[in-house]
Amino acid sequence: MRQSEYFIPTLKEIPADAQIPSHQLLLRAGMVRQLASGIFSFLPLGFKVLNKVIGIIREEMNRIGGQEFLLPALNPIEIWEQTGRVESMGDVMFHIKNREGLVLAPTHEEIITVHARQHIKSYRDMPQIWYQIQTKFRNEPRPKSGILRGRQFIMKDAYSLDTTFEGLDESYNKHAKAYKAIFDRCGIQFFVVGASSGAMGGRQSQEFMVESDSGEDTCAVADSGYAANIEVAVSGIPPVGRINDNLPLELFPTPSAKTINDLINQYGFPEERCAKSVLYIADDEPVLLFMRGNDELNETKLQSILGTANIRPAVTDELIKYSGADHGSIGPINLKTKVRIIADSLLKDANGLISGANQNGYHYKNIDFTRDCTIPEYQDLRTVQAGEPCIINGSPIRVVKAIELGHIFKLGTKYSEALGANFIDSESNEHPIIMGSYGIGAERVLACYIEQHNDSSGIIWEGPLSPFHAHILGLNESKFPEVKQIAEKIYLDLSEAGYELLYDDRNESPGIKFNDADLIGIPIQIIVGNKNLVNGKVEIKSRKDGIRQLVDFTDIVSVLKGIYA
RNA sequence: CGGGGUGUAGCGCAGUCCGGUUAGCGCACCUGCUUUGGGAGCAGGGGGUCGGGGGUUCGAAUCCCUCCACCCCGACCA
Repeated sequence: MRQSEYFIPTLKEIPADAQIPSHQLLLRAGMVRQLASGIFSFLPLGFKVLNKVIGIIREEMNRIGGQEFLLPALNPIEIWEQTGRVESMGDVMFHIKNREGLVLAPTHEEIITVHARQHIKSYRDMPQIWYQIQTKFRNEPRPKSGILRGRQFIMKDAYSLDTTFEGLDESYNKHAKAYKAIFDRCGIQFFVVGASSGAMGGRQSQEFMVESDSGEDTCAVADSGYAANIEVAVSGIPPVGRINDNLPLELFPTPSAKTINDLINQYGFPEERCAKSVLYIADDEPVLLFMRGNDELNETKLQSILGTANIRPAVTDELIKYSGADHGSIGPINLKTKVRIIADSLLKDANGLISGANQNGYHYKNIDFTRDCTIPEYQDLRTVQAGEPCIINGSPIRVVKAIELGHIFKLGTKYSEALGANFIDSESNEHPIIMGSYGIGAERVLACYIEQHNDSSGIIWEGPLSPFHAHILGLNESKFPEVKQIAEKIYLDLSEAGYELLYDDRNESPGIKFNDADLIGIPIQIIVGNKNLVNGKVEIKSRKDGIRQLVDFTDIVSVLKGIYA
């Protein structure tokens, strides 16, 4: 590719709107341009690299027996109504305004299931792995971080169809293996975490994460290998348990204690013995939750316990209505109305607790959960904190921010049941198809690579994502015809040898060429300048470490072969 | 949706508080000459609905009202 004819609009200055390195570099290297919030155009160089990402994904999907589809982005809304996801997706799904009944697909479980229903009739027809690489539309409330969170993006989404849960496990494990291969080949450092299935439904899921301050997810990881999304993470922190002095229940005035910290500071109670009460409203029903001290409620965990995403903290009126008191004085004893109560597992059967008396300005102390009140249900409600021991070997948990690159789900039969995608087993019994769903965000792979491979000069490509094998820089070609002549010859020879080349034949100063080359970041720069050419030499510069070597220009093909051997 | 910020040439910005020549600077762009191994120099030149609309005023980039867009934090999010 001759750079004089190739559209790579590099930028010297950092665009003001770009905050994170990948966004800044994608713009500066002339790879993408933003069209609107969360909507990006890929320019030739950016599209070239994106296609390399897609190519690797495609190869690894084919390797596990995946069959590539291309499903429509325009979907009839009826199908989405049958699975209830028009409602659960809410504003995230784009609805077509001037054609009633069409939506833009944010994912494709429904459409895949419809096709499975049409043609997968027998256990003999399975297993199947069906995938596509296609544009998804999601009306994100707040797009951010360049191409990391857009309203339109390319996703590799795959779906497995199996007859048994053992088969699903196998399909799922194949995808996990393929995903590792994909990200390894791309040269991305990643880790895998156990994750919440969220609105997708299903029984097990894992996320492929890249640790990054730009990430929107939070994960708990430990040296033991423990890794989980904070939404589901657990720690090995011991339960509060029982103390020996089981004193009688005692009501006492706490006129100025509104928070757990007030109780600790004013009365000297140990934090872990203060049972924090939180009232939530889930699908219009009150749920009273008890947590240890200042533990943070994990709403995702609560959602899966309650089986609904529709939860919110109660407002003051509701607190008074259900408990008899407002903030700071709610507790398990003498509740005004009967409400569902769930306590965190750490408080199981504990005593010596302090909690609100459901009467403003009063708390109880010496509460014994087994003596003074009925706690019908203990669940893991808390959010894991950094420094807590992990459940594998007690090594301390670190809490890190991460970018979600991929997500694999064991869906089960949620979609096949809703849409009636059934098959007949060997004994003529009908069952819903057992499904899995597996996604990778293509742009995120690209962005994460750049997040992990850059320096102050620009992007550093290595390996299969690099847009070109080598960048030939012809310095001052108009002044030194022999420079042009040799650069052209190198371009020709290497092209014939099968290398992908970018040849900077522009009439620009050497400084501009050097800086653009470092910014674009092609791994090998072949610098053809009069200075070395008078001795028959050209310079080979490695972008990654800046190491330069002089080689005879006649040897250039074998030198490249050595580098790419 | 709540909070904060920004909007002036392709990019980065000053000017706005305190209204007053023809709206400015750097980079980029065009022409010419010179230059040529880490973003060249000189000379000349082109490019603006100052985000849109409305208002106040003799006069608005500047003050007021309103709408919009974009960025950040939060909420939300497979």
